[in-house]
Amino acid sequence: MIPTKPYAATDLGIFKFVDGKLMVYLMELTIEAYVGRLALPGTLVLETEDLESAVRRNYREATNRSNAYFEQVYTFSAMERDPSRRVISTAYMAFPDKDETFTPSSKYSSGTWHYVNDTPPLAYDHDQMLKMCTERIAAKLNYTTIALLLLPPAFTLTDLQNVYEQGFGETLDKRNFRKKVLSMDIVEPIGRQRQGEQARPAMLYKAVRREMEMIPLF
Amino acid sequence: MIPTKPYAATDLGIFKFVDGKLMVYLMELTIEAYVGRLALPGTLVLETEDLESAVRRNYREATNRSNAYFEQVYTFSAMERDPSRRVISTAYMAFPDKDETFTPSSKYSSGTWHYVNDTPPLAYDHDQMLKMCTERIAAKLNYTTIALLLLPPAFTLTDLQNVYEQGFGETLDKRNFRKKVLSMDIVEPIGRQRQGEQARPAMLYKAVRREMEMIPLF
DNA sequence: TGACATAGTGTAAAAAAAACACGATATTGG
DNA sequence: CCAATATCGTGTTTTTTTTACACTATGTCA
Repeated sequence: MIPTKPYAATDLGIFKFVDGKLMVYLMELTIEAYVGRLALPGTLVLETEDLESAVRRNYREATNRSNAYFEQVYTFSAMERDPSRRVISTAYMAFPDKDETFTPSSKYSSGTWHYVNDTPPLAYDHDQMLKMCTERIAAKLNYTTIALLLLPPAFTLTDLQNVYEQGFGETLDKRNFRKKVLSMDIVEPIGRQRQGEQARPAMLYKAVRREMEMIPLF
Repeated sequence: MIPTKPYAATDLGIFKFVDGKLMVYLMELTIEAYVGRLALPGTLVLETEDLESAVRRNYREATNRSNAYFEQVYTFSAMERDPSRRVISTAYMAFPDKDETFTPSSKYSSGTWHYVNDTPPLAYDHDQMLKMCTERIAAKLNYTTIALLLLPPAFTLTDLQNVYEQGFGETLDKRNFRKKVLSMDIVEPIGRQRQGEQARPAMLYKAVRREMEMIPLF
C-alpha cells in the first residue's frame, strides 16, 4: 500500500509527410543499456515544469526549433517500461510549423528522419508509443485538418491527397478529392508552382488557417 | 535542473445516462483542505501498480463493483493542481457494465450521482477533468458506439436517441434515427417491453456487442 | 371509457458521394 | 528541336445517402 513516486517523463513523436509517406524523427541513444538504439526524443519532467513545458523544452533540445503544434497522446505506465527505474511517461506528438532541417543540441548525439513503416525496433516502449501516435493521426484525418499540419507550408493538392490515401490505406479519385477540398475553404493557392519536377509543375497551396480544425472531411 | 518525482494519481469519471441526461458519480471529500467538496473518485498509484490497475482498484473502492469499460482521457500536471504536494494525475472515464446501485467502500464517505450540467464547483482541477471527459464522450458519439455503453443493458430506441440528441445539442428525426440505427446491426430487440410508464410501453433493445466499436453514425 | 402520452411506421425530395477519361503543360533525351 | 514521357488539371452522370414530413397504435390514468 505504498504510493509510488515515479519519475515523470515525456516522449515526443515528431512527424512530417514526405514523398507520400509519414516520417518520424528519432534519436540515437547514448546511455549504456540502449547504446545505439533509436528512440523518440524524451526527457524527464523537472521540478519547475508541467508536462507541456517539458515537451516544449524537449522539442527545442531535440530540434533547435521552437514552434510546432503539440498534442498529448497517451500516458504509459507499465511497471517495466524502463528497466532501470520507475518512469511514467506521457507521449505527445508534434508537427513542425516550418520545413527546416533540425540541428539537435548537444544533449542528443544525433536525430534522423525515418519512414514510420520502416523503423528498427525502438528502445523502451517506444514502438507502442509510435503506433499510438500514428493511429491517432489516422483517426484524426477523418474529422480534423491534421493533414495540413503534416505538410510543409506550401504543398500541392497531390501532396495533400497522398496524406489521405496513405492514412486511409486506399486510393481516392483525384477529381472528387479536389472538388471536396476546394469547396471547404481550408486551402488557398499561393500562385507559385513547384519547380524542378520531371513533369508539368503543380500549383502550390497553403493552409488557410494553420491550426487543427474540427471539420469532417471524408 | 532537478527532475521531479511527483505522486502519480488517477481520477475517474464514471458516467451513465438517465432521464435524457448525462450523470457523473462524485465523492464527498473528507480531507481537511477540501472537506465537504465534491470530486471525481481518485487514488494515488501504488508502487506495485500501473495506471490501469490503479484505475480498476479505484473503481472497485468507489463503487464496490468490478466491471466497466475504461478509457484513458488526459494527464493533468499543472504545478498547483494539488496545493499540498506535487501530483500528476491521469484522468480516465468509466462506463459501468450493469445498472446497479453503488455501495462505496469505507475509504469514501459517500458517492452520489449528479447531472453533469448541474454540479457544484469540484475540488482540485476536477472541473477541467469533467469537461474533458464530456467533450471526449460528445466527440466519440460521432464515430463509435459509445452511446450503447452509457445506457443500461436494456434500453429503448427513444433512450438511445436521447443520448445522441443530448450529446449533439440538437433534436433528431425519430423515423430517420430508427431507420439508421436498425440498419447498422448494433442493437437487437430483446422481446420485452418497458413496464410502468404512463403511456404505451416501448420495446426494449440491447447492444449486439457491448464494446466500443468504431462505426461512423451521424 | 375517454383523455392523454408515448410508440411505431414509409415515402418522396434533396443533397452528397462515387464513377469515370482526356487534353494541357512541363521536363527529358536523342 | 522535337518526340516521348510524366504529372497536372478539369465536368458530368449515376448512385447512394440524408433529410423532410404526419398519422395510427397501444398502453396508462383519472
